[in-house]
Amino acid sequence: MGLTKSEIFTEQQNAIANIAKALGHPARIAILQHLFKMNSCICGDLVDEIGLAQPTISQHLKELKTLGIIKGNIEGTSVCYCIDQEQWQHIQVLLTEFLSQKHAKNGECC
Amino acid sequence: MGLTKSEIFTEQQNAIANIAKALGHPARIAILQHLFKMNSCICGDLVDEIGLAQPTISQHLKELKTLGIIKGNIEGTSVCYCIDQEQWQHIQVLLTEFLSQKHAKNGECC
DNA sequence: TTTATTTATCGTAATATTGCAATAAATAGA
DNA sequence: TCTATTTATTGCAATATTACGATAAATAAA
Repeated sequence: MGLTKSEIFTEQQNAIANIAKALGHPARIAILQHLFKMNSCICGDLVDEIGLAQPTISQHLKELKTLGIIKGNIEGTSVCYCIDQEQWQHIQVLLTEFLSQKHAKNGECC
Repeated sequence: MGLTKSEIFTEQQNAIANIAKALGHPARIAILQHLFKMNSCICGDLVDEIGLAQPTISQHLKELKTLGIIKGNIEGTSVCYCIDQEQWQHIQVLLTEFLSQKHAKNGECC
């Protein structure tokens, strides 16, 4: 198949999984890190920085944009990308909450 | 293609992406949540709890096990799964660090 | 208007993922 | 030993992802 059965999971589970999925490629990690480092940059910068072809970077940018993690502003012929702070905080809360969950019961693992 | 060019990224970028990828499916989120809730459980419990076929659950368990996030102990005919605390902490640190990164410079986005 | 620059989109090939039926493997219990 | 129980593996079909060349679209500059 290749089709995730999203309907049998909670919204929270799907939300966490979707965010994680978006972070599940090193190019997208590199893009986000570069955006944090530079505050903002254009697509061409990322092509030079990362070393993937321009259409490939564009595709990764689109994915991050669809998830709302980044936003792009048209500036002449180029597009200036940056982190969407509000959405990033939301993601941070959701994932950190998941990562910091504790065992409900005590006792050793089997 | 469909083949990620891991060699052009740093180990850290690949590590973060691999962990995120493993968390990038709601079934695996649900499995981890159930393990935190119950401390440990067998594969059959997860099949009942989640509602995917046994081979599918087994496959997701394998993925989590490969990443080291969970471990399984054979107990008779069944296998008892639980979170690998040490690895979980490692993951928590790596992802939390990434998520809490700040902009290097000040100033508004473009 | 013509040309250069920059990004997005389309099309395509290769590979990966998801899901499950069928079946194997391994052990417990009768 | 035979049977039941439980999990892993195999094989397969459907879909998704990754990557890039070619090209379109949009604007700036000459």
